[in-house]
Amino acid sequence: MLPKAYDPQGTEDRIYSMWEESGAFTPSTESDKETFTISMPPPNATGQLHLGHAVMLALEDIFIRYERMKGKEALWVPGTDHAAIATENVVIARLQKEGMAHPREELGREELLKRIAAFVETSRDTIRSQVRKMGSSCDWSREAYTMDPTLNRCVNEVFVQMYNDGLIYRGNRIVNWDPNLQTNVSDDEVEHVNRKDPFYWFQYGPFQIGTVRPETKFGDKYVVMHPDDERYREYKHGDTFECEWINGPITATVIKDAAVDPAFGSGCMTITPWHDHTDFEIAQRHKLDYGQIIDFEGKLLSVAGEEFAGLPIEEARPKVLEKLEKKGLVVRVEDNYEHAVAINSRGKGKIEPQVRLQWFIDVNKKVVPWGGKRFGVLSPKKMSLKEVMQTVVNTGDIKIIPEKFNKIYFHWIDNLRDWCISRQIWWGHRVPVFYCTKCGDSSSPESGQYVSVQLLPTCPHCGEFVEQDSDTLDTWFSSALWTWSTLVDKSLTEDYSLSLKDILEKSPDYQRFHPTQVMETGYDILFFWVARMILMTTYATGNIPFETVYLHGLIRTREGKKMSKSDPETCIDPLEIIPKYGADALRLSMILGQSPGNDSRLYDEKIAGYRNFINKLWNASRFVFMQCEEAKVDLHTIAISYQLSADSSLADRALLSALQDLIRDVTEGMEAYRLSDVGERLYSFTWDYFCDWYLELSKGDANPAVLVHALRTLLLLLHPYCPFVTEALWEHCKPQEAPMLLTMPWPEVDAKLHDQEAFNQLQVVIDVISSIRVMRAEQDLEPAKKVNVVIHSKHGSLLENEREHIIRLARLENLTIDGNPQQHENAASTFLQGTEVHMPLEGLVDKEKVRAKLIKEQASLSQFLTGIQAKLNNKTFLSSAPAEVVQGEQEKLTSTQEKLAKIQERLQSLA
RNA sequence: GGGUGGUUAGCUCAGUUGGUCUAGAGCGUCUGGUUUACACCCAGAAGGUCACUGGUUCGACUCCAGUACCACCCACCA
Repeated sequence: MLPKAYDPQGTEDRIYSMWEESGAFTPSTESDKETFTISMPPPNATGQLHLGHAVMLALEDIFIRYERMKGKEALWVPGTDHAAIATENVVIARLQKEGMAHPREELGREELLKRIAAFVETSRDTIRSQVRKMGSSCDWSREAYTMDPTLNRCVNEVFVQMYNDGLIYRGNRIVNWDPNLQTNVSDDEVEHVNRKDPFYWFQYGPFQIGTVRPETKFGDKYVVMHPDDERYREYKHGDTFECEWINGPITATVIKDAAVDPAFGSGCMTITPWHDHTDFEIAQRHKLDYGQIIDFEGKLLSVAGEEFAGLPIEEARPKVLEKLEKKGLVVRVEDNYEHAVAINSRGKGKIEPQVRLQWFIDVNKKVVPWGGKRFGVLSPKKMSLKEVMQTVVNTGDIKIIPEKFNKIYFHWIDNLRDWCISRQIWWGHRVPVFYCTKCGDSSSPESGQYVSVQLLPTCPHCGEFVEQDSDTLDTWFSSALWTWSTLVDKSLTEDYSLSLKDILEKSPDYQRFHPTQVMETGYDILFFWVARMILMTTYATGNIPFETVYLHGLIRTREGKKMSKSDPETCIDPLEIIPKYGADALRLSMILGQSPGNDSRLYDEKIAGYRNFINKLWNASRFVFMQCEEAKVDLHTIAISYQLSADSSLADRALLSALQDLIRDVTEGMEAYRLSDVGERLYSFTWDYFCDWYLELSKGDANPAVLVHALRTLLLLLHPYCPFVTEALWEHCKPQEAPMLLTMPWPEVDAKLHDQEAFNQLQVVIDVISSIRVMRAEQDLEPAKKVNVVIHSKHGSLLENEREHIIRLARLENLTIDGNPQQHENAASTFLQGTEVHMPLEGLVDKEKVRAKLIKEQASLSQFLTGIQAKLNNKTFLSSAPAEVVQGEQEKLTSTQEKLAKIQERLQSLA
């Protein structure tokens, strides 16, 4: 016999190995079944499983398991990410801990990359096993990695193609430079944090200028103001003047530009184009000179003068201030000026804008012949990458769930600037561009510059050795190819005679499983990743990467804060939860009661609640097994399908009918991606209907065949949500020949078992019992006092042959019915004739209460009726509404009239 | 500054095109209970003018407008 409580720890690992070894996670490329594909957002190869992964894995596993059971060839491609900056930093930090002061310099590029790759290899098993702990039914035989050679080939192919299309260009632009990590980061990776700092006002010739960063002001020789600012009308654009500044007198020029807000402070400012985005743009507009003030480590350059050169900016600030103070140029200082400081979201280092030579993707150039979601449909009208991104969502080729993210997505695209794709770190896909110093010509920046998919050892022009660009690509560049690069045939990527198009056409997995159906991920990487996948995949393959984007919300602490490892008090670690409550309980607690795209909170009691549910299911199954044992029925020989027989009781027929409704609702809900609704429907059906009513009614009168059939159906329906416990129970009750639960076909509605009448009748019984319970709780019953009880059911009346049922239920409720059996018979017959029953029970129900309820119902119904009547008399409605709507209203009208008549009757009988 | 959401029981949240919802669930609280699975249980109770103000409608938690507060995202205000 099974133990009283379900033990996840002793079950889950065994079940997972069983699944994995069976090969059921690996779909066939051969079959002609419809496919369903999900690409798993790859966790960091060196990372640890956190709740963000857990919720992603749970949702995707539900999708995949459902579709697999629906008979589709379901492929879930797992993988890991090389996480460029994060991984390189971890390895460097480790080396430094081991005593190596400057790992980059000491090891050199080749050796450091080897060390990083080795580190990834040794630590990747951790995340792999943690993904398994969640029950993820992904195809490990197709596991991918963003630094695979295959992916590198794809990256290079796309880069070269974009370069040749003029979509990738190199330019001196202002970038978000992180002096700590010695690299630039994309706009999306910059966070803005509000901070309070002193704000200084300086005299700059005849003007007053304000700044929080006096240390950047050495090279400022332009003063800018709004062209319409009346205060400065006397100054003309291009006027020059002499003025005293930090390191002596300078010549300054007046510039008029609309970027200046006249309402802010004095309405004029000086600019530092090399270290500020706005200033850079102003300088570009007016073709102004600009120079670097701060070096890439964050120290002042020689332009600051001997006194300050080489000083880190934090140290320089007070000294610059002191000097200006002495010169009498400080007008005033405002304390606590609130402004935003740019921070690198990876590593949290401060961003110092710098001008650097970088690679960019042009999002506005119209060169993409996008013609729809299928490959090969080319449009004569060329679009820009931006426009393609907009088009695929606009036309519905890609659907975003929840819908509200459409707006956010479009808004982001509207403000999208060219994407800076080069990074100054070593770990990543190296920019496939090669430079020949001999052929290079300073007057033409592109001379001596070659793009190449393959490593280019010598210059194709002069035969000299060439040097590869030292930068690597933004990690999102390679991630953006994820849905299809993981399906490319590895052997083909070694053949350099093939084009990317050839490779795709010859890759069986790509042909069969792409585009993918669902991209499920957190809304926080909609821009980083989802949008970039759309951009790159439509361009590179002529195909959309996925049909539906399902965005989940963030999991927060009980207090609503973001989970962070630094706060172990409130941070929930899935790896601690799984042994304690089981992966199934964790999955349910993250999915039920949540809506997509909204953040949710997770805490211990919530998970415990779902653990209780899992245990409830376990015990309900035990009960079923015990009933079978008692009846000496071998449950493995019971057929999977059930057919009604003459001796099927009301309870049986009602349950079977409710089960059909359940199958229908769950299936419809799954198709519409309403995961929370479906989960809650299953939860309440299992607990509130199956356990609380059907199993209770079975006591003393069990029908093993129905019990087993219902239990099996529930296990099938629940399997995507809680795969471990359902599979474990399935082992105990499956038909002999049936396979594992995960490969069982999804249950279908059996119309023959649908019996609404039986369901309604049982509902009457349930109402009766409930009323009696309420009555007993409400009233202090004096055993000696016998009174008539009126019970009302809103569900109609019982059939004659269900008399037995009532009697049995009354016994179940321990109701001491008056000793006179005839009287009880009478009560039951009364019940049969109407919807009220007079039973000589030990209680009393207030007739007035019932009356009040009925009157209220009557009032609301008649109002409803007036409404419909008005609608049906409205000519505009009749002419504009579709025929089926009008008919629906008519049906409502008749049914409401019938209901009103019934209420009338009841009221009369009460009087 | 721009945008997007939220405001429903003590707490955490559902509520799919406006009407069979007399607004639900879980947790918590209270009362009673060891009845042929389950105390990780059973039966029941209390608890909500669905943020506020108007509007549309026969009818609004649901649609519209405005207000307040909260959250998040984006942004070059020195």
